[in-house]
Amino acid sequence: MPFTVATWNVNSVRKRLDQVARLARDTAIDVLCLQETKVVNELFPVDAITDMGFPHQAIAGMKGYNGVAILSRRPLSDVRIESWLGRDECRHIHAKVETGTGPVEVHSLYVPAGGDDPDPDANPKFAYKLAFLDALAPFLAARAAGSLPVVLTGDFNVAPLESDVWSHQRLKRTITHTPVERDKVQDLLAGDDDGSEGWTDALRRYVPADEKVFTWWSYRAADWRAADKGRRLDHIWVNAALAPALSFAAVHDTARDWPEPSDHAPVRAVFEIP
DNA sequence: ATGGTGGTTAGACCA
Repeated sequence: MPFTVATWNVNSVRKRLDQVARLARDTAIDVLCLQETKVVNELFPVDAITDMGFPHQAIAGMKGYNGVAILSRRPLSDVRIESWLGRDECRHIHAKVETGTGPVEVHSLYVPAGGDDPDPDANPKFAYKLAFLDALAPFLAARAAGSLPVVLTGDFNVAPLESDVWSHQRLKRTITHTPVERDKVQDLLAGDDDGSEGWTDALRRYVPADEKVFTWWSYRAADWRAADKGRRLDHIWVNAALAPALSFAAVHDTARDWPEPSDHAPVRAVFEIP
């Protein structure tokens, strides 16, 4: 049986309930990781999402901003919420999912956006984003090298490759595509610098590195598809223990055309667990 | 250099 994991920054789960249901109907998804749920746990739409086929839900929400969740058709165990740099901002939750032949650890991560000014000395939000990525590094390096299969998903708010943005030249001084954050994310992807194995960038296994592919298009563009000024901010990374099982990955960009869309499209990865 | 849109929530703040 294939095992399918998707990630989606929904920009308010309550505003996007119909779209989440539509995604669940249109595609086979076992585990759906959400970011920017923007709701406290007490008001999370547990029943509506149960009715969509995801009775198992791990949630970490706060009022107004941020918020992550893992929705699953199968039981979740060992749910943990991670707080980085001492801030309880509901940006990282992970849990184990039983696949039938063993557990897979699934992560839903929401990296700080970083504001507008790409000078970390002048812009504390960007300094925070860079420190957040640094804080993640040892945690992710341990997961990358571990024997437990891990799939790391989320809105990383970084487009690491030149082909991850509509114009590398125009965006290289724009936060999400500055050299310093691209380098940090590519270092995380590569794993520890002791020669151990890193992560597999699932989508880039199926889309060549010189081909543009995006997961986010600003609300501010009148005709998002015609302009196609997008960026690849949402990622699915797979550790070495799980990488052999990866069989497919794609951006579900039709979701960006649905009524009242999120500005992000879902990314989906399929595994053939032996 | 500026402004364009959307969500939360009641004036900004965040993206």
